[in-house]
Amino acid sequence: MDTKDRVLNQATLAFAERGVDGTSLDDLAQRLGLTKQTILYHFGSKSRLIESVLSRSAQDLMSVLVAAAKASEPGWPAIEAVVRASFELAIRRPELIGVLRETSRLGPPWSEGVVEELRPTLADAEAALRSYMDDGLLSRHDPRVILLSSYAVVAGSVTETEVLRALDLRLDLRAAATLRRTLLSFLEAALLGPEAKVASTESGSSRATA
Amino acid sequence: MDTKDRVLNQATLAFAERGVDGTSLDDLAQRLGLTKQTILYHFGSKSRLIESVLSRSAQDLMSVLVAAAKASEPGWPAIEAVVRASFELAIRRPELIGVLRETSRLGPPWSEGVVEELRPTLADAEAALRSYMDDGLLSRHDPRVILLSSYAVVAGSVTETEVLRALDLRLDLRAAATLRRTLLSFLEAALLGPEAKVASTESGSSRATA
DNA sequence: GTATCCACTTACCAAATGGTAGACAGATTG
DNA sequence: CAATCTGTCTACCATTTGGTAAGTGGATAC
Repeated sequence: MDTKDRVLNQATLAFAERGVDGTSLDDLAQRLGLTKQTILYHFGSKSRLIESVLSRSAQDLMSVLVAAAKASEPGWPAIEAVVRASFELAIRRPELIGVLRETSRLGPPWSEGVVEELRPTLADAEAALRSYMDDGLLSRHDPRVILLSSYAVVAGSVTETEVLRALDLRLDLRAAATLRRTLLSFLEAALLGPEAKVASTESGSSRATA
Repeated sequence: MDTKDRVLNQATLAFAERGVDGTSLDDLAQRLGLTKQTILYHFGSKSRLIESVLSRSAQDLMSVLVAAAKASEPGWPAIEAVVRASFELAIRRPELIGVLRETSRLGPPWSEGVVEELRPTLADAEAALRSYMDDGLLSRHDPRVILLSSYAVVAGSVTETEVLRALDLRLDLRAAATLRRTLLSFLEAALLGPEAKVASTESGSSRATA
């Protein structure tokens, strides 16, 4: 009952840290005080364990961001909330981002499920950004590129540890706050430029830009 | 003579694509039409092959960016040139960025050399940004955070393939151009804000954003 | 009481892994 | 020609890997 979850959690941490190929079932089992066969009993095979980890991680990741977005006003406040939640997550559960990075490296057969998990949420986010732009709350950019860039900054802060070290930085709370402030100031400068200045808090369909 | 380089190149591609742990010497050898023992003859062990790949990749990466920076006027033009060179590299030799990401995952014993390879160049870049800010060419931000964020966007464009797919994007020349334009517009908006407007100086091509 | 199921174990196994030892062909050198 | 050096190969080897088979002890069902 409990064991399956423990395996899942430990596997998530290990996959994020050392990668799927760098994590053997024996390693994992030893870390949990079990034998490899217990893991295979619960998951059937390493493949299915991997699938479970990827799927659950993607769900967790998306649910946090969706919650943050839904809890705030449309437009800039929502963006701010999502960015804030992202950095909080990057500090609190960096393995979720690590696993997503690992998914990229594994590529297609493995990433299928994760991609399908991310797609609707990202589509919603894209649509939301686009509507903010239509309403003149934000100035116009390709929303997908905004999303990708923002995610890249958050993910990079967690996963590009050697660049961080080469810069004599490490991702503690203070650095995260600086990064968050910088990312927000980038987004603010680019998205709340002169075009979007007249944005009222109205979320109707009024176009304020010329 | 030639073989050693061929191994190095192929290993760089393979390590970037499938990771160090996901690449066996037998795989690598087969791909090159050799036997594993030939690889071991040239590099002694897999560890030393990895070290060679990491070290050479870091050198290549840095040399391209340094060249771009040195070939342009200080201030904003240099930033623009480096960003342009980065995206060009991301398209032309994505494996260099992939390997750097892999270095992060491998962590300390392996990353030591790479970090020491990156550090001086990044320190120069940091100093340069800081001096531009001192001279009023750019508005003030933590230069290290600017560097990290910019690198993250470029690297993310290459390595976060599943997020790209979930967004129905792929990194072709057109997407790279859009990304580059967006990153530059972010940087421009944040760095060439009101504070830095007076930067006309000797560089001749400084732009005013209005 | 016995039959069944559940969570987990010990005992194996075939394949793949990084690595060693030694041979062989071709060029270079004396 | 003999000797050596270089680059490659074949033949092994010990360890690790994911996975199978066959239990074992305890709870639950009837």
